[in-house]
Formats: sequence, structure tokens, C-alpha cells
Amino acid sequence: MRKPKSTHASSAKRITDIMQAALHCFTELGFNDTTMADICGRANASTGSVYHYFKSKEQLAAAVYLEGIGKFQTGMLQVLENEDDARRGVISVVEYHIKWVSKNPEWSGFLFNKKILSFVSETEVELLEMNKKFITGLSLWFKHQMDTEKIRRMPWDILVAILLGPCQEYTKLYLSGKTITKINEAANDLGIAAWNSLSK
Amino acid sequence: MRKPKSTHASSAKRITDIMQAALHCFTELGFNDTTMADICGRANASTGSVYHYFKSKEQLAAAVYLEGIGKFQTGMLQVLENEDDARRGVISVVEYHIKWVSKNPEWSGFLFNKKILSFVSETEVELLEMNKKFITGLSLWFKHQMDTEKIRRMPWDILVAILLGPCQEYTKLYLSGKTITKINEAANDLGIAAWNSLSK
Amino acid sequence: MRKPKSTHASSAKRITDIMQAALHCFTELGFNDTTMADICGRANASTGSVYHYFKSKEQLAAAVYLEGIGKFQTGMLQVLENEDDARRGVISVVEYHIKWVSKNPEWSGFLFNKKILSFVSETEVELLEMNKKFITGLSLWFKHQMDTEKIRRMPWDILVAILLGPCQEYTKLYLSGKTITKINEAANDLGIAAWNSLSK
Amino acid sequence: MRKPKSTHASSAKRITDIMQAALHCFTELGFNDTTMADICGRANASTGSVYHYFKSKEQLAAAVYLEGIGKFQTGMLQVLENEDDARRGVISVVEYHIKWVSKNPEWSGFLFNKKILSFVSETEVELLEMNKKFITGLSLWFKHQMDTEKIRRMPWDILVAILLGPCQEYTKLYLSGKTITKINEAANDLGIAAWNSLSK
DNA sequence: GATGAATGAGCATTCATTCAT
DNA sequence: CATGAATGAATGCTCATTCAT
Repeated sequence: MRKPKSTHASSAKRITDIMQAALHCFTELGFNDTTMADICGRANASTGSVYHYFKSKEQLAAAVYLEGIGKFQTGMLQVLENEDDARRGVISVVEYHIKWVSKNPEWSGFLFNKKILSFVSETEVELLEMNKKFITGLSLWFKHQMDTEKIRRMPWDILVAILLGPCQEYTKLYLSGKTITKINEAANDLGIAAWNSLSK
Repeated sequence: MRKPKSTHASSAKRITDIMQAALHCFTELGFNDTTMADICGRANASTGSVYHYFKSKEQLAAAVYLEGIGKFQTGMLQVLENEDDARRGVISVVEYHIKWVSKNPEWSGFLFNKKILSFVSETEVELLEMNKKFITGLSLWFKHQMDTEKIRRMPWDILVAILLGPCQEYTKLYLSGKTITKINEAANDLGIAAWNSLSK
Repeated sequence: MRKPKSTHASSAKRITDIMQAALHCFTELGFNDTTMADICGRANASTGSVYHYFKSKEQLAAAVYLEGIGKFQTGMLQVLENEDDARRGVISVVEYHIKWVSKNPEWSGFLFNKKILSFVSETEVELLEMNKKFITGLSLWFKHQMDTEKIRRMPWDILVAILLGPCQEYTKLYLSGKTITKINEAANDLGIAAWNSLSK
Repeated sequence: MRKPKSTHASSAKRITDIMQAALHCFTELGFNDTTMADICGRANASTGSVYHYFKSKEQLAAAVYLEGIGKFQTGMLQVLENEDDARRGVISVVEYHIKWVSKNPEWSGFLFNKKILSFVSETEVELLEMNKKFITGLSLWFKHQMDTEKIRRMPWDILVAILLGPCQEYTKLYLSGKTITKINEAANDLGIAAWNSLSK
């Protein structure tokens, strides 16, 4: 369990505050350049209090990471579950990815970042479980589309690269303010582009 | 100046050794977790010697970054310069990107990494110049293809996302060993996929 | 704030200990040749503890300086406040200066030393306030004596030079052990000498 | 010997340049905060060259110190040698001191500074000899004045304090720009003040 | 639960000095 | 004599973590 159980409403608030503060700091400064003091300050909590709920900086980061990636993945699966049409499914996934980033810039800055590898190891069990569930969900949907020849049969890594690579690249530009195309338009363009590459 | 001028061959060697060592360490441990001692040890140089050539850890990282990104960009531009055909050009660029990563895994791990932003700022002048040259080169080629209607007209950020996003995603998987498709095959598949999305 | 507030008696003790240790080291070795390790050792405090209370070596030195100069100045003003007679006032001030040095050799070695200018700048506000108060106090007393023609009218810098210059010179010799006249006698002699120069 | 002998005129120039540079740096930054690199830069000499003529930073400082203090002391002795009258002698000495400072601010900032004690020890022999000669000279003159009852009989340290203390204090203010009285006037005022205290 | 004082290993950087060319 | 590359000990400071109150 990442987040310790708590009997008091106040404790839950504390935990939330700390995680929010941590997310903000990690996003703004990066994991390494964020100090526990930064987080304590932002969360209006003492050192001891933070350590009462999270046994280390890494564990705190892992908790934050898990929460964020969980929300992101769950949302994406829901998109596919409600969509049977291949074309609309692909386009919806791309759209979901891009819009999620624009609505959750802090989470995104933290989640879609290499070098999280260091502390995620701690998470092993939970993360593996989560990823397994996510990948299984995606796989099932795409396998179905390939079996019914709506989407070209191709290996998993190529599929991911074509489907999500452009989203990652665009949102990276978006988060650093170097983007010129509006979010909605980009979501649409990249969705269609992905479909063009995956279909046929 | 990034690389101090030197009249002695030995100095040049020193500089090279230090940069090599730095690259290796940064790749293996990340910028933050690499200590100057690590670099000194690997370069068989004393602390003072490293600081004789590079005035700070950040400046050293910037020098290494510049060298790498320069090689990568120059190579890609050469690919396009020698290719007039739109389809072959797109496919060649994708192939170049992916193969460069597989041939230069250390550089890649260091270069294609967010969070380099911190020390690159120092580099401002050189980096901006370099990027400008690169982007100008790419732009010219693609503008020509759009003008002659070989490639769909689309904004710069969308183009980059479709062209390089999948490469980034695939090579990220590749560098972390999670890839199942062979390099050559991936280069081919992603090249064609990019063409399918960009053309028409 | 120089001295961090503290709710615990123990913290106050820590702060005192650290400042005492710092004073001792600065006196013995000079500011530059004193290392934080020296101070930590003497104060039986860890590096982190010292930095918990003083954010830098300079700030610590400034705090020590302020405390000492404050005590010295306050004492001298009290001497004058209780003395209306010009002659006795002048002699008392000289006596106070010399005896204070002999009673507080460590403070003196640290306070009456050029090259403190470097870190005192940090102190600006507090120091300026302190000096202003001190100078105002002295000025008022001497102005009164000049107005009533007990002391010759002369500019401030000349007055200070005649009044305190000999004290500084004598105590400098005293602190370096090159003195041959006893403290009490010197205080007396220099007091009378100052009076001879200032009066009439 | 501080200054190594030299057969070439160019060497002499080098030595002079280095000492000048050192003086300037010591004055501006203080002994501790001056680096050999600072001196090399200012003297347009390489590290090796400086070390060729002065075996260490301390030795260089000592050489500079000796040269300055020698000039100062010699000049003062000459003043007295040419003056038989007690009153004019005292006043001349004070005047000499103050004017020398105003004409040699760099030397003064370096010479009349505590904390030179550290490296002067090296100098022992030369410095002791020099000081002995100086003190002997002064002593003889003042002893003569005391014997002929032109000046009150008093111990050496008291005499120095009364005679030179005010000069030191005034010039300290002068060098830090906190002075309001003009140099000439101050020299006159303090000369008379000293005479008033010493005579009778 | 909360607090924040205390710890101390760890790190980037400086700088006097040496010495091969 | 001049040069400047190389050395490495020394130092100020940071920060994750612990623990007594």
C-alpha cells in the first residue's frame, strides 16, 4: 500500500496535501532537484510529518507516480471499452492522450519523463500489476481489431510507437510552449494520421 | 567556448577522454547521480585537470550535449540533402534516426532525455545556432515537398510529431530493452508508417 | 534575523555554544583560516546543526560581530550617560575602551580588525541601525560639551581620531603582547592625554 | 633575500610587475582572497614565472610588505633626522604619516592592517632588523627630547599610542572614505593635538 | 500524530604548488 | 626563464533521514 490507511479525515487531507505538493515540486524542479524541504514547505507540513506517511523521498515519488499513471491508464481504457469502431477508437485514444496532458500538465510533466525509472523500481508490484492490466486492456482491443482486419497486424512495439509516439512528441512540445497548433486541432490531425498508418 | 583550444595534442586527448568519460557516466547514472569523482576516475584525470578544461559540471554536460546533438543533426541533414524524392526522404530520415540510436546508444540515452533543459540553458548561443541551422535545413526540404504537393501541407509541430514521435517512442523502448521488433524491421515499418501519414 | 528565535532552552544553548566557538576560532585563526569544521568541533555540534541556525559562515560571523559590537557600544554609551563632567567623561571613555579590551580579549581581537568589512555588508540593516544609535549617542554628548565650551569645537573625524585612536593603538599592542605599561596606568595616561588634546 | 638577484633588466621588470600586481590584489581583495591566478593575470605572467621568482604566496606577500614598510619607515626617520625642534618634529611625523597614506593608498591598505601577522613571520630576520633600526631611530630622537624635557617622559607604548594612534584612526577613516576633514587640515590638527598631549 | 533539531556522509569546486616541455 | 597542464588536499554547504519531545 502506498498511501497509509488513515482513520481521521485530517490524515487523508495531509496525505493529499503532501502528494500535491510533491507533484508540484517534482514537476517544477524535477525529482532530483526537489528537496524534502521544498515539499514540506509547500505542503505546510513538518519533516517528521511527511516521513510519518511516506518512508522516503523515493517512496513518495512512487506513490505520486502510481496515482497519476493509474488515472491516466484507467481513463484511456474506458475510452476503448466504450468504442467498438476501430477508426473512432484510434482517434479517441489519441485525442484522450493529448487532452489529458493539456488538462493535467503537472501530472504529465512528471509522468511522461524518462529518469523516473530510478524510483519506480520500488513500486514493482503495484506498477507491474497496473501496467499489466493496462496493456492487457489495450492488447485485447487491438487484437480484436487486427483479427477482424480493421487494423494491420503488427508487433506491439511498432503499434505503440505509431499510436502514442506522435502524442508524446506533440505534448512534449506543448508542455514546453513550443507548439503552434491548437490542442483540438492537433488531437484531430494526429488521430487521423495514426489511423492512416495503422489501418489498411 | 565549449572546448578550450589547445596547442598540444595531449590536451586534445585529455579533453576527449574527459568528455567520453562524462558521457558514459551521464548515460549510466544520469546527470545528477554522476559525481565529478566518477568522471575523474573514468577519465584517469585529477579533479583539477577536469576543471582546467571545463569550468563546471554543467558546462561539461553542455559540451558533451552539444557535440552529440551536433553529430546527430548534421547526419540527418546530410541524409536529406542527398535525397530529392519525398518518399525515400521520409523513410531515410526515420531509418537514420533509429539506426543512429542503435549505433550510438550512449549518446542517445543522454541526448533524447528531458531534464537536460537545466544545463543546456548555459549553452544558449551555440545551441540556438545549431538548432536554427537544423530546423532551417529540415524546413526547407519539407517546404519544398509540400510546395510540390508530395507531402500534405501541415504545421511544423504536427509534422515533427508524426515524423519523429514514433522514432522517439520506439527507440525509448529499444534502449530500455523492451523492444521485440528488430531494428531494421522497425526502421522500415515506421518509415512507411510515417510516409502513409504524411503523404496523400 | 541574526539569531533564530527558539522556543527551547536547548536551542538557545546551541546557538550560544556555536557563537562562542566561532568567536574563539575567528580570534585564534582569523575568519578565513577558520573552517566550519573547526567551529563544529569546538561547539560539539554537527555540520548540519550549525547550518540549521546560521545559513553560512559569513552570516555566522556577522551574528558574532553584531553581538560583540553591540555590547561594546552599549557599554560605552552608558558610561557617558552617567557622566556630565567633560573631563571625567573623556577619561572614562578611554578607560572603558581599554578595560573592555583587556576583559574581552577574544571579542576585541575579532571586532577591532579591518577586513571584517567583507561579511559585515550582509548585516547592513542591523549594523547601520546600531552604528547610528551609537554615533548619535556619542555626538549628542560631545556636542553638548562643545556647546558649553568644555571641549574644543572640532570635526567628528578628528575627535574620534584623538579620542579613540590611541586606545586602538595601545590595545593593538596589548593584544599582541608588546605592551610594557600596565592596563590601569595606560588607561589613565591615555585618558589624560586625550583630555589635554580635546580640551581648551 | 626577498627579491632574487637578477642579471637581466627584463627580470627586474618582471619582479616589479609581479610585486605591483600582488600589492594591488592584496589591497583590493585582502591576502586570503587573492589567488595566485589573480596576481598572474594582473602581472601578465604565468604561474610558473611567478613561482620562479617567489617561492610561495606568503613569501611574495612578505616581499611586498617589506618593501612598503621599509619605504615608510625610512621616510619617517628622515623627517626626524632633519628636525631638532621637538614641537616641529612631532608635528612633522604626524603630517608625514597622514600624507604618506594619502599618497600611497594601496601600500597603506596593505601595510596598516592586522592579519598580516600570518605571513610576516617568514620574514623574521629582515623585518626584525628593519623594525629595530626604525625603533632605534625614533627612540633616540624622543629620548633626546625627553632628556631635554621638551617632551614628557613616558613609556614607549604610551608614546606610540598618542603619537600614531590618531593617525592610524584618521587614515583608516580616510581610506574607507568616511572622512570629512581635508587631509592637510587633519594633518595639522592631529599634529597639534599630539603635541598638546606629549609636551608639557 | 506532529514537530523540528540533529546528524553526517557526500559533493562540487577552489587553489597553492609542481614540473615536463 | 617561461609556460600552463596537472595535481589533490581542503572546504563550504546540502539534504535525506532519524528521533526525542
